[in-house]
Amino acid sequence: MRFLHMPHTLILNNIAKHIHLTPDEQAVFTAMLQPRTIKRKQFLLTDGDICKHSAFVTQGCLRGYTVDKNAIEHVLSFAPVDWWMADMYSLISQKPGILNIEALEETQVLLLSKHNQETLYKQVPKFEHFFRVLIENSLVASQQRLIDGLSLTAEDRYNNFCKRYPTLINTLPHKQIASYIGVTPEFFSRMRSRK
Amino acid sequence: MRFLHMPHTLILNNIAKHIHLTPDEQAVFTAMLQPRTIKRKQFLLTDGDICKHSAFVTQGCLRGYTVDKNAIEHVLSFAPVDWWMADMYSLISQKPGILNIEALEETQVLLLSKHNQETLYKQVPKFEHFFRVLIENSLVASQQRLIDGLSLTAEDRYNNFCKRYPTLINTLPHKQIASYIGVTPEFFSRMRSRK
DNA sequence: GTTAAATCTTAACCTACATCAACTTCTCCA
DNA sequence: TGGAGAAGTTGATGTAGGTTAAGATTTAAC
Repeated sequence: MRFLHMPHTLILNNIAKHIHLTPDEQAVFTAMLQPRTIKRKQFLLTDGDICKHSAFVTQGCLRGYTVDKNAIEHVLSFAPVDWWMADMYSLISQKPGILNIEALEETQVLLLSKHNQETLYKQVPKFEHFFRVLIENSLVASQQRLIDGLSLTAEDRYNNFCKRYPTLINTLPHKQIASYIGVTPEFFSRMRSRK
Repeated sequence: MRFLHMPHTLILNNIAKHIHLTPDEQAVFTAMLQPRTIKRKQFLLTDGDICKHSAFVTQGCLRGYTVDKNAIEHVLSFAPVDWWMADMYSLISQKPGILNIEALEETQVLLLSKHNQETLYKQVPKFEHFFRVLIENSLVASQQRLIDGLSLTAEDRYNNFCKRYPTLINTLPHKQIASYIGVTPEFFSRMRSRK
């Protein structure tokens, strides 16, 4: 029997949105989680590392970004509380990744190792269902963002971002949102002043 | 007992890349598939439809695209032989979709209905594993394309496309590749002449 | 096999967004 | 709590890629 402290109730609720777990299954799962604190501007992973965990954010916020050949950063994703984050490419291939995952503020995560994740798939097949659904939703979001990038102006992408992530607008630095949307901080500032 | 004709060997090999099926499981699966031919310029799905099937291409080539408010088409994906295609957003939500899926040439597909796909997950859980891996790979490709869109010039994106899909370069009309890369056919033509 | 339609190319001009630079305002931690 | 560095702003100028239009070439359907 285990005492369920706060971080676990959050992740168990996250999972309960898609699958039902028995108390035993919950125990198996939570025993696999490894908590970790990442200070502001510290990294969970840097580019070139092999990604060995999926991270679930219980406090704070992460951002995943790449750096191009001109040393410009491009934000691939944010992970606020209740979101999952990983360098998917590296996690599934176990080759050196391309993402830098940095804490934007003091952040707490629960780490699930790739090994434990695979064990879970075998011992509790429902988890394979859960992660399939999770990844499907990510894919749909990623495809929508691709389409937006191809068909909308920067201003429309900004408006979409405001609608889709109203809470993030107030917590994220503007330059990070600019990078996510695909414009420079300068142009982002001009866009905002035009309203 | 069923006679395995050509189209089924292709899809069974596609699946065998990730999971092993017993002859019985193969039979259950192939019995669920519904073959269909789509003539050149005909549609498997149009925008506003609810997507009820995943399609596996056994001959020809599909393209999935959206149309923006200026009536300009944007290619989200191609599906040549041995690839899967669907409007993922609509398929998982069962709401009206945004994709038009058109045959670029006479195309044959095997359709797996959403209902059968879910039955399969229950009866043969390995299929949940298979589709999870398939979707994971799609997600990684989609994320890489997002990063490329944020960090590369049109010319670099074109070079990447040539490297990643060397066979498609010769079979697809230039205007479709231009659309996928995110440039106009005119600019695409200029890029090509600069070499 | 012909022909109409679709695709591709080239050129002149245009615009959304980038770059550079200088300044102002935040913010965080010593 | 003050000050140094980060973040945001504003203006002048540059450019990758878009638009329009017209002609050349390919393609496919009858």
